[in-house]
Amino acid sequence: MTHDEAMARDPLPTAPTACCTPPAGSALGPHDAERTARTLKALADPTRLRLLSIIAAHDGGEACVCDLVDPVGLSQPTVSHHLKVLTEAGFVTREKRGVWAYYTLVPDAVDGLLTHLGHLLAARPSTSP
Amino acid sequence: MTHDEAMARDPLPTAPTACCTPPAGSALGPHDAERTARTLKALADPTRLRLLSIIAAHDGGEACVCDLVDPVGLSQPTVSHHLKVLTEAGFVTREKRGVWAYYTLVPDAVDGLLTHLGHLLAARPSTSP
DNA sequence: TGTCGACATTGACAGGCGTCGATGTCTGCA
DNA sequence: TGCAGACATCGACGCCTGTCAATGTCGACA
Repeated sequence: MTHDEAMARDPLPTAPTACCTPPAGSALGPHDAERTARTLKALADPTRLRLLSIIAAHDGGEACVCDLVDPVGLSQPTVSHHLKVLTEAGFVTREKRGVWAYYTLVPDAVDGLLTHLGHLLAARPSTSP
Repeated sequence: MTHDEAMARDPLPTAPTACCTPPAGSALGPHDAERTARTLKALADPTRLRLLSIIAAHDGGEACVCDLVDPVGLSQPTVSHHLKVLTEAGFVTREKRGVWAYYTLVPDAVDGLLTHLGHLLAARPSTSP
């Protein structure tokens, strides 16, 4: 028997600890959760955080690949792979100028994710009826 | 020859596109990146996002495990595993009352992470000397 | 046209992670 | 004391991901 069923049949005989308060609010759907998690996964890697930080520290929030390989201490293909992940997640944009590729931060992408998470995880205060 | 070396020996002969502007600001260290990424990884999973959302939707921002297993549609051990990850990351706290375990949201943990990311990825405006 | 260099792509490998069934632990109750 | 239920832990499996060496692509330049 589940706890909810037990509560329905035996509504708090002694009621020392009330369990399973009803949801009282709509939660995140599976589809939205998948999308948000995918965006967060792009950020949840130390190398990618460092890359974004290095790009953000440059004037104008842009940097070319040759600026990024040495500081993170990884091979050039690996850095290229991480930049692709960040680009597909919308955190940076790629612009090719001559032989060099410049990656630029997209501030709206970060802000949007942060405000989204803020709304999502704002705790509902206790209702006192 | 790297691009920086080329720029040093031949300072912009035609200069159509200047590459590799100096960092002009301190970036994220490897240790901080590892810590922040570990915290983000705890959030970067659709099931864990849904669990946090369900907990947040409950009155007082707390819920017991029996409230969480059915909505996410996964086995009880899996839900328990995710709750452990969230607890170790500091997003929720566990409190045992009787036979039931209540998980409560820690709003400061979410807020702290969001503001940290906001500062970290704030793009530096172009310096115009 | 040929060469060089910057960057992207591919293929392969090791390690991490999400999931489940089985089992253990602990509390409340008869 | 014995049982039942809620939750945690364990062991195993398959998939995903980060990393590298090798190779491909494309623009600049002589």
